Amino acid sequence: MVKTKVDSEELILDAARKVFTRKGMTGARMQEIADEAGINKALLHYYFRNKKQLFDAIFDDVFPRFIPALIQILNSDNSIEEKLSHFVSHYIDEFSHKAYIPVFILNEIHQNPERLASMSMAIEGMKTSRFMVQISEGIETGLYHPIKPAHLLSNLISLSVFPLISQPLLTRVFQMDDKEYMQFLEEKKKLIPELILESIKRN
Amino acid sequence: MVKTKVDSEELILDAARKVFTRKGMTGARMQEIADEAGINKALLHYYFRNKKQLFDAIFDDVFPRFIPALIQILNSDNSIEEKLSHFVSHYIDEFSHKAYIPVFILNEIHQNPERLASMSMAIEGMKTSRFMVQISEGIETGLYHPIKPAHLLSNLISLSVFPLISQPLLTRVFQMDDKEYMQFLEEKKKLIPELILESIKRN
DNA sequence: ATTCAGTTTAACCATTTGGTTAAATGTAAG
DNA sequence: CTTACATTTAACCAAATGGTTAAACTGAAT
Repeated sequence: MVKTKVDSEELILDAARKVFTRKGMTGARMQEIADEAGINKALLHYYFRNKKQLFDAIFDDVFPRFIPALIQILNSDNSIEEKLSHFVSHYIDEFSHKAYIPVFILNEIHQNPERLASMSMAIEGMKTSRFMVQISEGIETGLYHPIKPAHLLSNLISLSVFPLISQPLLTRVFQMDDKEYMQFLEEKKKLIPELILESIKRN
Repeated sequence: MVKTKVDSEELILDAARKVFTRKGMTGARMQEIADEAGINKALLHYYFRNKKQLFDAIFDDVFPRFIPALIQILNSDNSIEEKLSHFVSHYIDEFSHKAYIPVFILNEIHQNPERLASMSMAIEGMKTSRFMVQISEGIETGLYHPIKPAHLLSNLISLSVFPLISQPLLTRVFQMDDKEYMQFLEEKKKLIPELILESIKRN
């Protein structure tokens, strides 16, 4: 085996993910990434020719990294109610201490919309998930009001993501400490599925 | 009068707002701001000693710029239903072609949470608005379920902002063209108030 | 023992970028 | 006319930054 090639590349990617997702493409420094990885700039450029190439490697990986788990939830054998609950809980747990990740994604997409290419495939699975089929069935059988998939999914994700990315604002305005904010998120795990269900259920 | 001092300063601020809100603090270039303002770098530094000072001037102004209109809606004499409708419509109209503004705010706050100081005062007015009083009254009279203000406001803003800042994603995933996306937003103007009302109304 | 990729060191380079300076010009007001 | 600030021009500076290079070293594989 060739020494530890894989390890170093992985080390660099981990460091780059950390720095890029926190500081963004323009705010990140190659030296900082090298330091974070515990190596030197020469080796960094030995593995990744330039900043853009390294950034692309990171960006194209950030999104696909957490989407499969969500799709799996939507494709399970559970009921709609359980899926909603699992989805929101998983989402909140995943990002409650990493809200900079969704912010990073949103920001970089707005800076450079072409980057979307690497993401849309990962999302495709949500549109075509068993969950969406169950919803369609519920609509056909008259259990639910008709609702466009785009509205349902955007509502679900809006309500899940925004409380996370607006944490600094929320905690300040409503004077929550860390514990109260975590409590707030726990309440969201119940309230969001209820809200979504109420919005589609026929009375 | 001293020539056009006010005009130039205003020119610079307008240009800086444009560049900063699109590229962010780290992505913006002083030269680009000067170009955008139609002046030269020397004059730019003549008015604003350095980049940080100029950025602060912009950032501290971006948020307070659109909050008062929203607070006015929440403090009007209208019914809760009308306020919800006006609020969402105004929000969507304001940012449907400027989604980079909320993205900018979210990103810069995450980069530097201390900046929140200039914003929290502007938001205070939402917490204490007549709208929130009306909600409290509705809860007391048994018309509405009890709901914490933090949840109600976060739901309202989540549902309004996220469809805007996730436009690139949404339009790609659901293959909407510009016209279809605008139609989608129009539907949101009805659906969001309905959703919020359903969530608090007692059956 | 040799080979060869991985790694370090350290100097170096070119460009970008924020910021400064000085001199000349414009322009409105006293 | 003179004063005083506004503005331009154009050169300049220093630091930061992305990226390169060459030489030496390491350590596993042949």
